[in-house]
Order: sequence, then structure tokens, then C-alpha cells
Amino acid sequence: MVVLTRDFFARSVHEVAPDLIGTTLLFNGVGGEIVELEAYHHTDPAAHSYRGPTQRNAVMFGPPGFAYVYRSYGIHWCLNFVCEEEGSASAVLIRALRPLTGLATMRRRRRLTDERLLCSGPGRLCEALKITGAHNGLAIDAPPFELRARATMPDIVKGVRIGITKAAEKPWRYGIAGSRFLSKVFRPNSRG
DNA sequence: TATGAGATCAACT
DNA sequence: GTTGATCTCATAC
Repeated sequence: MVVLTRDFFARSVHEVAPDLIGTTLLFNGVGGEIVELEAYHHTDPAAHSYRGPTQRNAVMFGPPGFAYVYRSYGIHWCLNFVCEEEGSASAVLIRALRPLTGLATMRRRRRLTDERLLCSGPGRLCEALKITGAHNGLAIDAPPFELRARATMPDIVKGVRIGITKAAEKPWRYGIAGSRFLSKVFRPNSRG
């Protein structure tokens, strides 16, 4: 079992994104396999960093390998990991996990029994793992985070991102082909 | 199966 | 005052 360090994130966000698919993300020992994520680059109008630093997105402008957690629609928390190099302000948004450990804990936090719905969405997985703004800025390679390398090469599909209006045509959403834990199915013929 | 309302916060106009 | 990297529940088809 190989544990990934923050160095893993110190390259193009478009390289990191597919490489993260199939890795295992744990938070205080609870979590699962990353089955879906999206890439956001600082030159991308859909990225929070596009218009420059603010109090909220400050972590994005720091070094790679750190968590950027923000509140979405005033209700949910969403988890990102900073990529590339300090100041480039790129990140991957973790969108869905296949639950592996701490199932009972996640079910209690989500008040759900359906395993498929525990972590199939950015807001959902943060509730299941109990990740909040208090964890903004934490390193990926130190507790409570742990990131484990994948053992086998997953079948990765690519598609357009979800829930955005700007640069909506960019195919920067990645996932495991056919996984039942995706937040939404990938459009047909989007493999690539 | 599909659409709509409501929750409620940070950034922007 | 409006919009958004969301989710759940309710109502309509």
C-alpha cells in the first residue's frame, strides 16, 4: 500500500486529474475510492481563482497538495486539492467516492442507508466524511487526510463538467467508466 | 421521469 | 440585488 504525498499534485492539473481517479481518499479513516472529479485551471472562467485571490479562495494560490474547502450555495461544503505550483491557482474538485471504510459512520452522518448515495456528489461526500471549512488549508499527506495510490489501472472516462455555466463545454470531468457511484452518468461517447 | 422551491453564504454588479 | 463547482423534498406529468 503506497501513500501519496503532496508532490503528486505538483504538475499540470490536467495530468493530476486522471491520475487521481481510482486512488483512495480517507479522512479520519473514513472514505473510499475516488470515482469522479473535475479539473479547474486558473485561466478557466469557471474556476474560483479566475478573477484573482479573495479571502475564500486564498488556499488555491498557495502550494500544491493542500485542501481548498469552500461553501457551496450557502449550504454544502466542497473539497478540492490544489495542483501545479504556488500561485498557479489550479485545483481538482472531488465529486464522488465509492464508499470503502466507515460505512456505518457515513450512513449516520448522511441519515441514509443507500450506499450509492453516500458520497455521490461534492456536497454529499463532504457530509459523509465530515469535512468543513475548518479543514480548509490542510495538507493531503498528513492526518486527518490520507491518500492511497491505486493498485490497478481503472477504465477512465472524460466528459463535460456539471453544474457550471461558464466554459461549460470543457471536457474536464473524469470518472471511472460505468461506476454506480458517479454523481451523474457520463454522456455516451465521451471516453477519451 | 422531470421540473421547481427552499435552504442561505460569498463574491460580484 | 443576483448568481453560483449543490442537495433534498414535493408536486406534476
